Amino acid sequence: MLSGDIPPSQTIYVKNLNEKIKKEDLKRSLYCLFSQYGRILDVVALKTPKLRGQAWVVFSEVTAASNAVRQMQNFPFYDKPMRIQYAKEKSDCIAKADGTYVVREKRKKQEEKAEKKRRGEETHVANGSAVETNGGPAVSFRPGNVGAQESAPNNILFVQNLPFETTSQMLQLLFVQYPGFKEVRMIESKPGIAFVEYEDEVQAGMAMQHLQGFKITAQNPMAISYAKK
DNA sequence: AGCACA
Repeated sequence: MLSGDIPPSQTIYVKNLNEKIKKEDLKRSLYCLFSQYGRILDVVALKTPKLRGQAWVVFSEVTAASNAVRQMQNFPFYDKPMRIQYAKEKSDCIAKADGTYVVREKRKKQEEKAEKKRRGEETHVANGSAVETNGGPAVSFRPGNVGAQESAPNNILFVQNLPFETTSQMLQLLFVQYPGFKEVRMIESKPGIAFVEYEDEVQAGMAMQHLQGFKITAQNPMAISYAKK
């Protein structure tokens, strides 16, 4: 038997998270950060004594989770390097989707084993049809959407349709991943928008392409354009 | 360090 090695799964287990971050902020930031690897079905974080500093991010594809595990390993997140593994157990939202979900009370440990060999008479309800997730792709392209004039390509991006709770730190986590990143600027009196500066317009364009339509929350696909100069 | 689904 080998120990410490967990088989690939759609869910990643992230630890060494900064425990000072509020749960909702943490979940949003994780969602932001990991959405680049694929569709995220759920983010679970609890702040109980035993579970704080940890989170689970559920992807729709194992390959997305694998990329996340490799590429974001030790990524400095709120000043602490993330430690990422595959989750040991299947996430509820997956189990619900594939029909193997069992209600919480039955979940001890070995009761599962006993249950396996039971008679094949399972009265599982088929009500909640399928995964009701964030509705639609985490990144959706909407060419020619929000009513704004197109500005000529330049090194500053104008980001709209952000949730009001968005912080510049959250945006930085996203935008810093593309080369040439310089800074995020937000204006306190104007929630929902931000400016993101790159060294040049090519780099700004790359970031825009990758993050166009990115959803910090399901209702907030980012609308990115070049800033007016 | 710590593997849950409030």
